Amino acid sequence: MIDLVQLRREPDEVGAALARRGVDESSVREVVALDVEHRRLLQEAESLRARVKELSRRVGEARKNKEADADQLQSEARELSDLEREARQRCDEVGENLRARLLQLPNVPSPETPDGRDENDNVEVRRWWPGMEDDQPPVEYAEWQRRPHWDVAMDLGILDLETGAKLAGSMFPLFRGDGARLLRALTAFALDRHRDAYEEIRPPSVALTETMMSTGHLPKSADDMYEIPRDDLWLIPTAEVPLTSLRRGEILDPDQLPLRYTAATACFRREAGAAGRDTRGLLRVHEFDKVELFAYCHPDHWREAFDDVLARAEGLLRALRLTYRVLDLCAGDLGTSSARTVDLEVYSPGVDRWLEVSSVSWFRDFQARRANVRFREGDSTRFVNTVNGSALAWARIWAALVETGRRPDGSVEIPEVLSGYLGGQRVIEARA
RNA sequence: GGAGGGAUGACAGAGCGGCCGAAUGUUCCGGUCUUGAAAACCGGCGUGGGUCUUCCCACCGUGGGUUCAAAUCCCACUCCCUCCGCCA
Repeated sequence: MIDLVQLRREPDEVGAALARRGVDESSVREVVALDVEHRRLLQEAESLRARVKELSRRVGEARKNKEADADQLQSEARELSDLEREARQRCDEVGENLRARLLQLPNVPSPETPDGRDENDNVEVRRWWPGMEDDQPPVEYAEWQRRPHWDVAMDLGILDLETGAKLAGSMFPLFRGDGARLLRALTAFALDRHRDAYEEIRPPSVALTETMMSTGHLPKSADDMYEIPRDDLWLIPTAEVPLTSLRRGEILDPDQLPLRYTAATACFRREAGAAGRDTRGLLRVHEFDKVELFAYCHPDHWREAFDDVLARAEGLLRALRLTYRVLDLCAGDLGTSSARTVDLEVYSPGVDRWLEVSSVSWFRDFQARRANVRFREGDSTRFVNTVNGSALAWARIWAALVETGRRPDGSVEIPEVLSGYLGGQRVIEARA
């Protein structure tokens, strides 16, 4: 949720910033107008309320002293109370409308966020490949690495999409044997690398509507999520959801900031608008495992938190020896809650595509305001900032590893950093 | 799932429907005293909103209701505790 006070103070600036990401200026003006109206009604209702309270006190006194005009006073109070009730209802109505519209407004983009309408305007800021640190040219992938992961996986018996579809429908992958073990190794590997600074959390895989609101996933993206209406629950689309609500409603000690958490969870996405697009193999699935990094930080120190998450995500990709590029998302492609987002895309030679495997975002106080997470400053309080990023999303990493590691004989070489998590194993061979 | 008990400020813990935003204690922060500390004493100490005011309003788990007036009465829900049942 954006800051209503700021919007009130500089409506033109906020409107212009939101216009960069495609928000119609009229919807901003509407919120401003509702705010004015709401405050007018609030004053009206509150002054009536004050009079009711005052009169009620007098009724009490009159009754106690057995004054003759007590009945008279009480019926006056009753009339006033009715008026107050009506005034409050009018005020609440406008207030609810205001809140609903405010909730619909996306975050104000950072000035650093490049201009642009959609994903085609995202800016590539750098690229990395194994050997780059030794001044080697970009990797030339061999012909045997040009086999899509679903074929490689079928050869080796490590991915079973048909059975996944039988159990849960299409786009719910099922990994088996060394494929499943590889996934487990990736999660353990990442969590261990973050252990020095991030507390590991294993949150519930479902969240209440209120929890989904905090991150901004609701009310806007309801169609993209799995819902369990009977229990007012949603399957989490990312660990960002529970992590952002971890300290919901709390006032934090500023000396503790940044508070950093990491969590490995399954992530569920309906991918409603994406039917038929990029759906082969693991390119786009309804459920995947991901390790998330998250920080509550002081508004003046968000960049350190942001850079740390980004460095860690990149560090994992480098350790896994995968080619990747870094994209600065343009204003038009930003997620609702984000002020600035950097995506990491891994190059997967078998499908010859760049696959998004991480998204690192700074949310300013947009989520903290919704989740009501503050810290003490002087004798007042301020909202913290939130930062998060994937490190990393494993389904697509799995695909890239299987394609990149493929050898002429069809077996797949596993990066050295994972071997410790696979009992020293370095190669996935076809099962006998 | 069944039966009972509970939810009040950082914590503990009071609160006949009418000066209750809330006693009291502890913690914490100032001050006095002290060479210093402790103790003692004095003072302060929730959050948010409003034309941000020695003013007003809201908030005593959440949402409704009764009333001139609700922390206090009524209803529903949530969470916690105890017991029973079931269970990885």
